[in-house]
Amino acid sequence: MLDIRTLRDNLDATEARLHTRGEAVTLASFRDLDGRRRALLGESEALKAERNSVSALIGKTKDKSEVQGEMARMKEVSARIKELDEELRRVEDELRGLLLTIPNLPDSACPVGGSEADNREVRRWGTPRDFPFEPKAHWDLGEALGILDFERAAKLAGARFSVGFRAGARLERALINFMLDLHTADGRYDEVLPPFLVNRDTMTGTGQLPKFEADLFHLDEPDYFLIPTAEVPVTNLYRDEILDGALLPLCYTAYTPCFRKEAGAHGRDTRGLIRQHQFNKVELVKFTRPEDSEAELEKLLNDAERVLQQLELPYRVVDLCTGDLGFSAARTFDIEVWLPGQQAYREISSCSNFRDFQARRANIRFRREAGAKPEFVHTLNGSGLAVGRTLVAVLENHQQADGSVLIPEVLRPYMGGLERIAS
RNA sequence: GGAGAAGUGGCCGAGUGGUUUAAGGCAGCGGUCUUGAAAACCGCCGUACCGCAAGGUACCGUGAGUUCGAAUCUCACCUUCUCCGCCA
Repeated sequence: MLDIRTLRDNLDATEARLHTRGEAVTLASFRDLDGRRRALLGESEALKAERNSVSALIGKTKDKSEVQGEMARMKEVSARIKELDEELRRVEDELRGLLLTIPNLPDSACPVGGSEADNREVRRWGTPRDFPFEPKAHWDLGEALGILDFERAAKLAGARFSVGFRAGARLERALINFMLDLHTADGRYDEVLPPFLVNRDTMTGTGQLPKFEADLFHLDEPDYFLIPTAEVPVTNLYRDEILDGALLPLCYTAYTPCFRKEAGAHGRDTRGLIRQHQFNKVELVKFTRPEDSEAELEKLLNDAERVLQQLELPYRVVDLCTGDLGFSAARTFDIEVWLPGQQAYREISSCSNFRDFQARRANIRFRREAGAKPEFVHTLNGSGLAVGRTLVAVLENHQQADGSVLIPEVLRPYMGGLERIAS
């Protein structure tokens, strides 16, 4: 959510900036709603002030027959207040509804552009292997090794699900544990295990609702949503709280499964593990002081990169342009891993600074020192990493001519010492 | 799922219709005193919104209702605790 005062004072500039996201954002009704709200509020509060003072007077008067006139008049005033407050409620609901659908302001450092093509490549790490044979896609490797089964997953649930068997199941678990251990080493991140189902307020706090309900799996009774990322429960951990500024930055890492309908993704990545309705992810989440969030984003990005480096997987880092930015993000760096099966770099992590956008929605504040006014924190998060896609990258990058897969050194302790997956 | 109890400020806790602008205490901040500290004493000590300001309004789990007036009365819901049932 954007700051209502900033919006009021810089409406045109804000609208122009939001247009660089490529979607039509109209703030025309804002000025009208904001004006009506303040007019109604002023009238209602003046009447309440009168009612309060007259009621106090009635209270002090022993003989109520002396104040029959006032009591009758206050009955009218109360009725009027009720009307005004009902109208005010309608206007405020509409105003809040509008504010909740306005995306975050892109950071001034973002490349301006309308699509993926305008993203700026920041750096590359590692060199894609030169295969002396035709590298296979992970679905072929996985099925041949008997460690991935998409057909039986379709029987159990449907398209965009998978079953891991033996070394496939264990590799997924190994990756999760390896990532969590890496991030929690030296106490850099604290591990959290949050609920995988959350309520509507939580989904609204991070920005998934109200606009993107169609992308979420939902339970009717009770009214719960399956989380699409650990960002949702972990960021909302401190919703409606005022944090001690001395504790910032707070850094968390969380493993969760993630559930996404992938609405609008028909026909894209239909084979394999790349785009699933359910996948595992280890997430990094930070709560920082406003002045620290830019530097903390760099560190978070480096922490995510370190996972790929240790797994010996080539990747590149991309600075997302204004048109490719997610709804809540002000700045995002994607990490794209090289997939020999596709001969392409594919997203494996997305690291974002949301500045105070989520903090304002979720009302997450901090106090610099005792007695200081509460300020909104900045929130950040990034995948560290998407586990399913990491498994894909390990299989495809470390495959051998005979169809076996060499397990990266750092994962072997997590695989019971196994060095190679072979059929 | 059934029965019962309870939700008040950072924390504890008083308050069953009108000087409650929420008593009192603890914690915190500032000061007096002191070489310094402690103790004692004095003062300050919630959040948000509206307003140029003075000031005003709202908030006692949430939402409705009764009343001139609600922390207080009524109804519904939520959460927590205790017991029973079920269960990994």
